[in-house]
Amino acid sequence: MPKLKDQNKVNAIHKATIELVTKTGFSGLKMAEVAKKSGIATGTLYVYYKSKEELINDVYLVTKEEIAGAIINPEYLKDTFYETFKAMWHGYFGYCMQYPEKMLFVEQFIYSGYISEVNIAKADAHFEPLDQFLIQGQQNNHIKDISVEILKAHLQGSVHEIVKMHVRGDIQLEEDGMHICFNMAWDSIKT
Amino acid sequence: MPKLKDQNKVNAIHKATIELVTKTGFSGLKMAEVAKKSGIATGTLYVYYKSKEELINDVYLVTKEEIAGAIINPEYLKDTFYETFKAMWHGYFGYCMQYPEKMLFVEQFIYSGYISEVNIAKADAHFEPLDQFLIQGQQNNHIKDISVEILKAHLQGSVHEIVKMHVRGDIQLEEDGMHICFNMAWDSIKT
Amino acid sequence: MPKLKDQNKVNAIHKATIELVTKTGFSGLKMAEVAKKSGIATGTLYVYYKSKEELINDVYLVTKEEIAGAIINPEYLKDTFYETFKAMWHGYFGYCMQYPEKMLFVEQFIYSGYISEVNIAKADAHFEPLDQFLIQGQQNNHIKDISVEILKAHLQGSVHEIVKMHVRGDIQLEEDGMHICFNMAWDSIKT
Amino acid sequence: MPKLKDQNKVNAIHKATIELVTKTGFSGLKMAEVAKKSGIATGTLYVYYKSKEELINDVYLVTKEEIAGAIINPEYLKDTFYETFKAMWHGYFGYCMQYPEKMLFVEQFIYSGYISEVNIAKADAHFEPLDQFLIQGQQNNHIKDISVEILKAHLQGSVHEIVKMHVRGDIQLEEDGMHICFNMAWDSIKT
DNA sequence: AATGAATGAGTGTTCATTCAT
DNA sequence: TATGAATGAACACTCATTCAT
Repeated sequence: MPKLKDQNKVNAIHKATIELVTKTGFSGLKMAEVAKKSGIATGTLYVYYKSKEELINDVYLVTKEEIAGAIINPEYLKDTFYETFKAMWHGYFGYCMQYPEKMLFVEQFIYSGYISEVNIAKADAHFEPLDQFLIQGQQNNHIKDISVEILKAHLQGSVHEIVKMHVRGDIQLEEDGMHICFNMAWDSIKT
Repeated sequence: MPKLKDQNKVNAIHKATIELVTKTGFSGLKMAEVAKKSGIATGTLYVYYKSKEELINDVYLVTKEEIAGAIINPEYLKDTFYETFKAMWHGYFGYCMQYPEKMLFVEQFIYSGYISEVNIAKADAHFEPLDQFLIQGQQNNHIKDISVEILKAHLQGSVHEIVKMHVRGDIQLEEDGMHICFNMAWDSIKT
Repeated sequence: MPKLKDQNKVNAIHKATIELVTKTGFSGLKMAEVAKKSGIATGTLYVYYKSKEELINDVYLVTKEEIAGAIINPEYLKDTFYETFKAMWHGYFGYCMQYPEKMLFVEQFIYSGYISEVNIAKADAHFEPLDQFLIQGQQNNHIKDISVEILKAHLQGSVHEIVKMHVRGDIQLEEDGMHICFNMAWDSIKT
Repeated sequence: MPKLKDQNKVNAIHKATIELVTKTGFSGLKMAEVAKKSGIATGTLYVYYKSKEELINDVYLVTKEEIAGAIINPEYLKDTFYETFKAMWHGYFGYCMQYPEKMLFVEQFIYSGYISEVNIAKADAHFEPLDQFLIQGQQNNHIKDISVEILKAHLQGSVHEIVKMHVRGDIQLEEDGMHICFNMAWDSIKT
C-alpha cells in the first residue's frame, strides 16, 4: 500500500508500471525505467513503494478493482438476463479493447507467484456479484449449469485472446466484429 | 561418429527451459539455472545455443510444432466435420492439460517481442491445415462464418484459461468436465 | 528571545549519535536514524549540523571534553600522588563503566581519519593537566620514567578493554573487581 | 567459508579486506574496492564469498587463528613461567607492531554485531592454551589471582593501545621501548 | 565437446543532502 | 526554524557471456 503523498505521482507510477510490465514481464521491469517514465527520480519511487514487489502488488489490486467496475455496473442492470449479460460482456470487452495493457498486466502474473495469494483473493472478492448473477441465470435456466469458475474462465479466455490478437494486428475487428464475438459467447453458455 | 549435438542434452535443455520460463518469465530465466537443471555446465549451454534469445526461440519453434501435431493428426480425420472438430478440440485440450507448462511457455512471449516475428510466422505455418479445415467447415455451413483468426483465438483462449484455472486449482474438472467444455466450444461456433 | 539553537535538541542529537555509532560505526550511521531517534525531522538535523562529518566531529569534541572532566577534577587532588592518581583512575574507570557508549564512540574513529586532526589536537589539549600531573609524579620518583604518551596509552588501553569485556558480558566485575584492576594499574607504573 | 578455488586470490582478498576495513570500518567497506585492490573483478569476489558478511567473518576467523599462533608457540616454552610469559608477550606485541591492520581489524567488530557469536566463540577457542598457562601461573603463585578474562583484557588492552598510538605516530618506541612496556605488563600481574 | 571460474555491465535499493512549503 | 518529500549518486549483488583448460 502506498503512502498517500501525491496522487498524481501514484497515477503516473501505475501507468508506467503497467505499460512496462506488459512489454517485459515482472522480472524485466526495471525500477529505474518506471521512475523515468513516471517523471520522478529513482529514489522517489521508493518513497511510494518500498520494493518492486509491493509496487506490482499494489498496481495489481487497483487494476483488478477497476476491471471489476467495468463489468459490474448498476447501469448494466436490464430487464432480462440476456440484456444484462450482454451489457456486462460488452463492458468487459470494451474495457479490454481500450486498456489492453491493463488486461495483459493482470493476466501476466497470476501464474507466476509474484502476486501474493492474499492479494489474489482480495482482488477476486470484487467479482463476487458477477458470480451471483451467473448463478441466478443458471437457477432461472437462462444459461448452462456449469461451474461458475469454468464459465468465467471460458468467457474471459475468449475475450482476452481475441483482444490480444487484435492488438497484435492479427485480427481486424470490423464494426460488427464485437457483436459476432458476443454471439459466440452467448451461444456457448445459453441453454 | 556421434551426432554433432547430443540430442539427450538438447531435450533436457528444452525441458528445463520450459519449466523455468513458466515460473519466472523470460527475463527471469537464468542461463545458469537452465544449465544446472539440464545437468550440464553453464559453458556447455553455450555450445548448444549462442544466446538466451536463441535458446528461447528454438524452444518456441519446437514446442509450437509439437502443439500443431496435437491438433492436426491423421487419426482425427472422421466422417463428419463435427466428429473431426471434436477430435481435434479434445486433442488440443488434452495436450494442454498434460503439458500446461508448454502451453504457458508458448503463450507467454508472443506479445513481448522476445520471439522474432519471423519465427512466429514460421511456427504459425504449421497450423495452416487447421485454417483450411475451419474454412471448409464454413463453406459447408457447419460453423459460423467468422474470420478464422477470431475463431481460433476464441477457441484457444477458452481452452487456455480453463486449463490455467485447473492448474491453479481454482477449477476441479470432473470426469465429464471436458465434455461440458467442448459443448460450450461447439455451441459457440456451430451454425 | 530563544537561543539560536535549541539545546534540548542538540543533546538529543548527541545522545542518538553516540548510541548509533557505537552499534554501527561511522559509515553505518544514518542521518535519518539520528533524526528519528532524536525526535526531529531529517531536514531539521541539517539545521543544526551541515553534514554528517560535522556532526561526528562536534560530538567527538564535546564527549572528549566530558571525559577529560571525569579524570581532571579538583576534588581528586589529594595529599599524596598515589591518592590523587587513585582518585583519577577511579574517576575514569567509573565514567567508562557508566557511559561505555561514549568511551566506544571516542575510541572508534581516531584511527579512521573521520575526525580531523585539528579536532583531535583540540580535544587532546584538555588532557594537558593530566600530562603535567604524570610528569610531576615521575620527577618526584613516584612512577616509572616512561614517555607520558606510552603511560597514558597503557593505562587507557587496559581500562577500555576491561570495560568492553564487561559490557559484552565476558567479565563479571565483582565488588572488589575495580580495586583489583586499579592495583594492576598502579603496580605497573609505580617505581 | 570460501570455496577453495585459487588460494592466491583468497590471500589477496583477505589482505585487501583487512587494509580497507581498518580504514573505513565494516559499513564503509566497499566490495568493489576489495575486488579492485585484490586485482579481480567484482563478480569474481562473489565466486569466493557469497556476501560481504561472509567475507568479513572468514577473514576474522583466519586472522584470529593467526594471532593465536603468534602467542601460542612451542618455541616460547621456557624453563620458567616468567621467561615463557615474556616470550609470549613479546610474540604478541611484535605481531601487533608488524601487522597493526590485523590487530585493528580483529578489534574493530567484536562490539558491533557483525561477527556472529558462533564465530567469536570458534575463534576464542584457539586461545584456550593461553588460559591454561595463566591459570597455572596463578596456581604456582607466579601471578596475581585475578579472573583470567580480566587479566587478558588488561594485557591486551595495554598492548593494543600502545601499538595504536605508535601507528598514529604519537609514540616513538625507542629500542628499549618494548622492554619498558613489557616491564609494565609484568609488574602489573606478578605477585 | 565440456567445464566452471572469471568478467563487468546492469539492477534493486539505500541514504546524505537539498528544497519547497 | 521545522518539515519530510524529492533527489541521484553510490553500493551490494546478479547474471549473460567468455575463455583458459
